[in-house]
Order: sequence, then structure tokens, then C-alpha cells
Amino acid sequence: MSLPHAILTALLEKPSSGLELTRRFDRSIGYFWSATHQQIYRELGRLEGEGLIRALPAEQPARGQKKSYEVLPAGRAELARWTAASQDPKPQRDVLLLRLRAAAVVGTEGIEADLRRHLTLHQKQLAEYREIEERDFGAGKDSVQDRLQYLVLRAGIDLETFWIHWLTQALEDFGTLPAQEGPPGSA
Amino acid sequence: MSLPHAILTALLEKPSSGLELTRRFDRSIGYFWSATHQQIYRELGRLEGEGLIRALPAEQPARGQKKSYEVLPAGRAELARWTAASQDPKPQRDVLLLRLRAAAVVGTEGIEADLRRHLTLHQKQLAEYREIEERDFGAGKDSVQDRLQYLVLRAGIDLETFWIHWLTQALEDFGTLPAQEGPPGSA
DNA sequence: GTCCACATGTAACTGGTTACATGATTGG
DNA sequence: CCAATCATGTAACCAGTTACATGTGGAC
Repeated sequence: MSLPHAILTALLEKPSSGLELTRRFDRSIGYFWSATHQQIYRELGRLEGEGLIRALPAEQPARGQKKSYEVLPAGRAELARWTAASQDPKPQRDVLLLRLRAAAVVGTEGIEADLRRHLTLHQKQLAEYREIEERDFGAGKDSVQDRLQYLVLRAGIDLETFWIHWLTQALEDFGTLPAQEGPPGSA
Repeated sequence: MSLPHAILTALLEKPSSGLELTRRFDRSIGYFWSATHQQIYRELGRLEGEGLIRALPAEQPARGQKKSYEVLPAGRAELARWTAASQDPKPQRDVLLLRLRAAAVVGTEGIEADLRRHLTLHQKQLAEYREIEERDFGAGKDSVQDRLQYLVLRAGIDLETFWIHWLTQALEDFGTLPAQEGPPGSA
């Protein structure tokens, strides 16, 4: 139950149409809560039905016409409630770690190339975060909002840094592995 | 499409029944790919139907009777194929970061306590990993399988360390924040 | 014999993904 | 007028979650 709250947050930052939201999800909020346009339209419909948001201006009919939304007081209240409510962290899910564990059983063939690919992807992502850091968090940005958003960005930067570090280590380790398909008795 | 492969890996490590798998998922594999018993039974049924695994011994009828499975050659082949196949990392999803971003808009009330709670949870998890490290990866464990599994554990340890570090920093930061409900013009 | 833990399952629901449909606007 | 792009949506599917159902075997 997080997508509606992600949307409420985005709409409070700036009233938007479905497609505008989709684009903003591809940039900022989407870095830690991605969503496709289909999800977003579905959720906008629900939120409007629940009276948490409303379509903005002059009556626009339906298809092809832009339709912007803004958050109603009830929506802001719901977001505040959700933000303050205690939530357990749900366990990590990581396919790459799973694959490594599988590789311990069926052999490491082919996985090294993908580790390398992931490494460059994470490097790219880190570079993107660094750019945002320089562009949006230079001097003079220390309102409460800025500081909170910077905290979130720091998490992104540090996570990418962790992955780059771990993948580098893993690849070094692979370099010293004896070539093999799987453990004795595999097939 | 990762759960079936997680199960294949676990069954290759050791043939098991549904409940045994569930318990093992709560311990080792579940640290980065959790699953409930309902998911596991459903998936075991599918895998058996596809001829990737088979029920082990003497005919046991159905309910209440333990039923163990082992992986068939086709299952091992499918796991090897999946392990070697390139896969994109899917974007992080993290509710806590989302909440922080929401807090920048609707106010930080209540969230600090939960940050503290998360901090102790991550500290507990790290301690658990450290125990596993000492117990299972002391001296003399340097077969290829051991080294791969250790790499996975290292990822877990480093991730928990990252979170502990980040949460500590965030809480320090919160200490210096002026008390407030939300940005000017909130309600 | 009753209760509890072990063990296997079914059903309904929710959220995310993929594929596709449809209309409006604009540049050539 | 045609293609590309902007924009909103529908439908079907799949994986994960929650709640519940059912049977076995051992402890008391």
C-alpha cells in the first residue's frame, strides 16, 4: 500500500496529470518507488473515487485530453497518517544474490559477464545521483525539506556505492576461481 | 520468475518437503528471497507438473503426510540456464525512503521513532549474519561453493552495515531539525 | 480422548506487469 | 492528410499476501 502515497506526495509537491507523474516517477521518486503509467492511471482513479484527490480545472471529457489532479485535505491527512505509522522493513529481494547462490550449486558459467554488466549499470546510476547532488544540493539549500530530500539522495548514493564495491570484490574473487561447471556429481 | 529457481536451488542443496523448505527459507535463502508456505506448496505443485522435480519415496497419499521432493535433470538444466541468463537489476523499492520524502511535505511527526526501531532491527539482523559468519565460515572453508556463499553473506552484512550507518546519520540529523508539522501553508 | 504441533493444502484478494486500444495535437 | 507524439485508458495475467480448511501423530 505505498503507491497511492507515493502519488499523493508527488501531487503535493506539484499538481500534475497522469503522464507528468509518470515522467516524474522515472526521475526522482521512481528511484526508490517505480511505477508504470498504467499503474498510475489506475491509482489516480481510485484516489479520486476515495475523495483524496480531485481533477483540477474546466471539465475535460476523457481520452486524449490532459487531466491534472490536486490533493484534497483528506488526501493530505491520509498521507500524514501513513507517514507517521510504524511499518516493518520487508525483507530484501535480490535476484543477483539468488543467482550467485544457485551458481554455487550448478556452476558459475555465464554469470561473471552479468556481474560486469551490473557493475557498469550501478556506476551509471551513481553518476546520475552525483549530478543531482551537485545540481540540486549545492550551497544554501538547508531548509528542512531540502535536508530531508538530501538524506534520501544520500541513501541512494551510498547504496550504489555499496553495490559497486561488492561487485568489484566479487569479480576479483571470480578471477581466482578454478574453472568449473558445478560441484562434483552435478550431472 | 525467481521463486521456482530459489526452490530448485534449495532442493539441490538438499531434498526436502514443503514445510522443511519453508523453514529453510526463513533462515538462509529467505534472507534475500522470502516465501510463505502457501507460495512454496503452489510452486512445488507447478514444478512437479512441469517435470522439473519429483516427489521422493513410497506413495504417500495427501494431507498430513510428509512429501519430499528432489530435483530432476530437467530441473537442474533449467536452473543452470536461468543462472547464466542476463537479467536487469530491478529498481530498488524502499518504503522508508518514500516516507521520508513524504515527511518533507507533510511533516516529520512520528517518523523518528520508527527510524529508531528500524535501526535496532538492522542491528539485530547484522548480529545474526555475524553469527552465521563465525559459525559457518571459519577457517578451512574455501571450496568454490563456500566462497560463493560467503560472497552472498558479505553482501548481507555490508547492506545491514549501510543501513545502520545511514539510519544513525539520519537520526543525528533529526536531532538538529526545528520542530514543525509541515512546510508553510500545509493545512 | 483432547489438545497441540506438524504438515499440506484451497480460496480470495491485491499489486505489479505486459499487451493493447483509442483519441488529440502538431510538424511535415 | 499522414505520421509521430502526447495523453488516457482497458484487459489479461502473474506473483505475493491473507485467511482459512483439513488431516496426522504424539503428549498428557
